[in-house]
Amino acid sequence: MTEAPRLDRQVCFALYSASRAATAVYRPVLDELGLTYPQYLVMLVLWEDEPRGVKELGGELGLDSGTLSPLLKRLEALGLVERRRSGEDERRVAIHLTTAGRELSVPARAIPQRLADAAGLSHGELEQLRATLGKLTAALHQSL
Amino acid sequence: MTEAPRLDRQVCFALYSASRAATAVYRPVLDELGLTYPQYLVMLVLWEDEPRGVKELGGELGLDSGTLSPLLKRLEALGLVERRRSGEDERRVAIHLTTAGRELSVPARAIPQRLADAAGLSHGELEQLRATLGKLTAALHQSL
DNA sequence: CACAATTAGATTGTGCACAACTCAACTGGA
DNA sequence: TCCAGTTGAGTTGTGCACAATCTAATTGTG
Repeated sequence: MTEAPRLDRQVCFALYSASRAATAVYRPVLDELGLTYPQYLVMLVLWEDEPRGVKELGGELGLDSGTLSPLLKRLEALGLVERRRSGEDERRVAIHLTTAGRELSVPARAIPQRLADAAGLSHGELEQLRATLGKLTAALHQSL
Repeated sequence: MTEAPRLDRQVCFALYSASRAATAVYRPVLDELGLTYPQYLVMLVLWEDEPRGVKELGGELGLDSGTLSPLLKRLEALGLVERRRSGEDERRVAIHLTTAGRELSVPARAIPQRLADAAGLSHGELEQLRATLGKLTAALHQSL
């Protein structure tokens, strides 16, 4: 007879725990920038290229407008982004960085190293982990 | 000059994405049991050993009473657990499985295989991943 | 014993996730 | 051209996470 599944054997729980632990490490660092972790992710996308539509941001992050709309309003209230209705397509809202939003990328550059320092894994192990997680995420999305 | 960090280089984003993808795969399966993913985790702990106090559950899962108290109320409303004030220590609330809660472990046994099937990784790769994630989580908690 | 400190759990408030829905703007045939 | 269908964004409702605070029960120490 099969046993009830055990928590400590579950890859999914390992993922869930590691993800929460990582955001917990980032939290005090991001607090200094006044950002939450998902807000930081949105800013990362915008620092790469802007303006971006809500849909486009959602594509990069795997989030829908139900999550992004209120989040972007909060970023706008912080003075980091501006939301402008597109002229060509009145449905689209283009998210632009403000000067303050652009400048925030400077202190943000030090952040990734903080996780690396706290991780207790070698650079190679981190690369390996990132690759495996990428494969896993792609396969999981495939199966949906 | 340092570049702004790129989203696709971030281990933390890989973790965040993989974790959400994993719960997305579980969601339709758990829907059949009437459970959310965190509720399933709590049931996993209780199937191993019960009754357990709220603090004890929180220790296993890394969650506090602010998360668990309402979650356990919902499990109680579903008829899967009972919350009983301990006689010896009136502060403690012991979480007991009901018969229905115990019986739910039977259909739940098939669940972990679903993730394994969807993962597109070999058994060995999954084991390796789980081990690395365990190391990572421990190190991250250490650094707090 | 008295009482300050600690502990278990619950509550409140904020911010994600995500499903389900609404609405306005656009698109593509018949 | 008309209008059914699609699309982009926003809203509503539920359920986590997590910080901060609260209360009541227990414990340790003088």
